[in-house]
Amino acid sequence: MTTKAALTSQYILEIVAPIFNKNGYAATSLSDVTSATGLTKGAIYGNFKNKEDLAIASFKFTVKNMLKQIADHLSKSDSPIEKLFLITDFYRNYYDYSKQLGGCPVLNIGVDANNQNTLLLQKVRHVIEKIQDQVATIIEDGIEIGEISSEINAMDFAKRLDTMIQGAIFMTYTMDDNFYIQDTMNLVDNMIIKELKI
Amino acid sequence: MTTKAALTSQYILEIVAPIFNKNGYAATSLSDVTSATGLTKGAIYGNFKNKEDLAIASFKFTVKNMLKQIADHLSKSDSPIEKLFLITDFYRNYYDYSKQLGGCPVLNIGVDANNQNTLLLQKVRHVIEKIQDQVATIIEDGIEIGEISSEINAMDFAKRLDTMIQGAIFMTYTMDDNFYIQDTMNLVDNMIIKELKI
DNA sequence: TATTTAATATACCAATCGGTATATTTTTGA
DNA sequence: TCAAAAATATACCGATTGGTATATTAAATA
Repeated sequence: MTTKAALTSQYILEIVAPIFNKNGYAATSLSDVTSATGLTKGAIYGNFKNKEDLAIASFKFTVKNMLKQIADHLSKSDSPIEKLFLITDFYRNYYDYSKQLGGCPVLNIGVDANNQNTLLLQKVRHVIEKIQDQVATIIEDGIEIGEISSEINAMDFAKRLDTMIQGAIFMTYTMDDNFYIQDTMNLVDNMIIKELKI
Repeated sequence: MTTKAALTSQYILEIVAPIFNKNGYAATSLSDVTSATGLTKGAIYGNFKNKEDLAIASFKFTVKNMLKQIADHLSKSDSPIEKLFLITDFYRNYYDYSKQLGGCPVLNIGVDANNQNTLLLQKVRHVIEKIQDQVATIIEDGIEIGEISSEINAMDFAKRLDTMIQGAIFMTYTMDDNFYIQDTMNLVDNMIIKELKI
């Protein structure tokens, strides 16, 4: 199944995904794509239906990378409460890490696609829901084994965590200042200790 | 000084500012501008140097509107601690209010301009710094008159507040769900009560 | 190795891009 | 009211846009 085209598609995404992530859909032209890859339109359109198809594949490619990175990091502990601390731990290095992706795909494409591209926006929403579900599940697991207070609404806390992280990412990128992520992760850790930990 | 051109400039900004805010710089074309205003390129370029100049003026126009709205709201009380609650109160209605602006200018242009337009990014950063300075000043005033605990670092708290608000705005817009702003403003109110109020 | 098939390159399309020079209209002030 | 000035409309520019049809090359298969 490793045909030439499959390898080319993979190569194109590796090169192009960060560009779409950084520039957004409208600000990325096909000439950007061809000059960055060194390929011609024939190769691009042989592997992707059109620009939108390439942009969606690029978003999926970047998100897949990011979610794998998170999953790998969370596998370092089996304890739900420790997994929550591993989330904040992951985001403490997120600024450096995400730069190679062209920024945070959820933030960038979320803002870019709003009122612009319905399909892309749907993908972003799906990723956000998926992440929140995973966090909520960790919290529920923690409640089940008695590590986390049963007082807490798991999904509400997951959304709160996600909101704060996205705010911190936006501020850190816009101001080019890591303070926001570091300070916010400290704040989240405190919330976990005070509101969740038994 | 109310020349014809000044009125036209004002009219153009009223129409165009929400479009730039919603679509971003690259995704807004001059034909978008002319068709929305009903004017021709002659009128546009007679009043603005180029597309970038128009985009920057549009951002300033939107931010001016927003900052005036906040200032008006904060004038409802002279008490620093009450002013802080008025901030969260303002953002509880922000989703509906900001829709007429084409969304949150700080979030939209902040993400859009990053790695794209240095001048616009500078303007966004300046607005963020200005807002944070204002909040920090309110907190410092509160400390001075003994309404707010002197334990707190005013600027750190201001940045924290700003980060949470921007995260909430991003989530509410991307998910089209007001929960995020409402829940975050409740959380901020609790933080004000627990950490600031004497 | 020869032939078929898959993949990529080339050349081209109409439409649109931001921007400008000039013509025309509208406003202003004497 | 009429000329000067300001403001707007028109017509055009080269460059670039996303996309496609076809030619060429590379890879797979027999």
